Amino acid sequence: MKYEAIGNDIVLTDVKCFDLDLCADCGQAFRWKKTEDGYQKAVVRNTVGEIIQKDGVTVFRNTDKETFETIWIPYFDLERDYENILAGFDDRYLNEAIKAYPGIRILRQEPWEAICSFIISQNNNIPRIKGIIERLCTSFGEQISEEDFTFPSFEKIAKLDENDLAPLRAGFRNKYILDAAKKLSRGEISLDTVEKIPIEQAREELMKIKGVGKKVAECALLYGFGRIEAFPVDVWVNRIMEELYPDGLPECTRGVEGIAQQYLFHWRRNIDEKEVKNIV
DNA sequence: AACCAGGCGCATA
DNA sequence: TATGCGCATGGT
Repeated sequence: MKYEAIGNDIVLTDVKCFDLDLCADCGQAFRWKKTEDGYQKAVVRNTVGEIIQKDGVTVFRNTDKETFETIWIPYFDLERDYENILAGFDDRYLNEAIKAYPGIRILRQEPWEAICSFIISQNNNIPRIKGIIERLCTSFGEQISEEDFTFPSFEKIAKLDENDLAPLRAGFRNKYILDAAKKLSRGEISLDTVEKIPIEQAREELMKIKGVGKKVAECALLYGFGRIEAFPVDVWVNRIMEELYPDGLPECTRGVEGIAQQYLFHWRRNIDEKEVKNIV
């Protein structure tokens, strides 16, 4: 990885295995939007990201080295050697998925945002998840520019009630969002603790929240806490497991199951049923 | 017009 | 431990 400041931009080169559009839109983060001039735009933490990628060069608009290093390197997991990890996947289906959608990386989002987003994701579809989260942010986030809002803090959400959340149209998930915000706000669950403890205990901690079961906990750990060994099984991954891995994941994914999962998930979501039959 | 969506809580056995 | 049902909402 090389990067340099040019004017108000940071220009990133020489990163292997990094497809911005795929990262932004493969179902792990829900706030990225493509602007008319081709930039991917989202608020991450308190920072507006406007990023464009062409011919292996990635330009982060209107930022500086410090922001790049503190926000964007961790967010896009840029220090991790994905090329090496993927090369270790000695498996036919994984190789198909990687060939079809190269350049997916696991985004390290804010823990609370990941927990809340994947509570919203349950029994829901991605376009609707995005809509609910957008309304959540514009309603209760901090406005940091004309059109940009942060993801609202759990402290802020903890002060609300179900009526306040009704306009989000999140349905039965509203009470789960409130329970999560309140438990975090009261300190019944500590994000710092969850970050440090072994993954089995971290799962249990997160599942104290109503509306957080195995799958949501796993997503929070993978996308919010950088636990790349977490392995969320949703309906799509479940199909994959039944169709392709009846005896479980191949050994080569050990320790990086979450990365394998993301490739398989996106691949399976984007192939039609006939194609599946051909592969099996 | 049923069926489904990056599931979970709860009741029942 | 395992299964089955209801749940809010909106898209296909």
